[in-house]
Amino acid sequence: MTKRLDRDFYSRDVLDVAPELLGKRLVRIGEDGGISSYLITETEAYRGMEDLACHASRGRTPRTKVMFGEGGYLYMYLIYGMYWMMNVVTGAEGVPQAVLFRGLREASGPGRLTRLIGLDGSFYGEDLVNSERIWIESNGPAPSYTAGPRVGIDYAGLPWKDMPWRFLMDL
DNA sequence: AACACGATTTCG
DNA sequence: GAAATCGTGTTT
Repeated sequence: MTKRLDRDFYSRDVLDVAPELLGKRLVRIGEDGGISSYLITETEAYRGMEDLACHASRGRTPRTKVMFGEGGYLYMYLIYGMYWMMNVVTGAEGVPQAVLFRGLREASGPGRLTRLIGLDGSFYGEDLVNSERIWIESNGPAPSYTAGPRVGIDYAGLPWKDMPWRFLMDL
């Protein structure tokens, strides 16, 4: 049986949510109404204002404001002028956290992932709990996983660049 | 108004 | 190893 993840799932700490998203199914309803679903295989956690790798650590701006709201909403942003990154907000309202989706079984890499399933800035603020075009479903038993340092954030410095907040589903 | 840069990917 | 490419935040 499968069921859509609810507000309570996303409202917990990002360090609980990010690894638990592994093995779950990302469901996408296309422009033509067709259903596609993808197995989530890699995620990363960005945790609050103190985490210097988290965009919200520089404060609340038009771009980061969704992260300060309640969990379950998408935080989309463009990187290097060409790739949209997909994140889902987690934690309680007022606590800026988000999970970056880095890989699906069908596409490895955050930029390739959004290109595959057709996501862009128009999905900023989309609610995965109520959206008609994208959501996540629980699916079978939780897979084992491996944690390691996050990618591309060395600029954040210690201890943040070494925190093992990247989660990869084991094969 | 101008500038610097990034949670990446691709090609050589 | 380096280019591509532009929204966002910061500085002038």
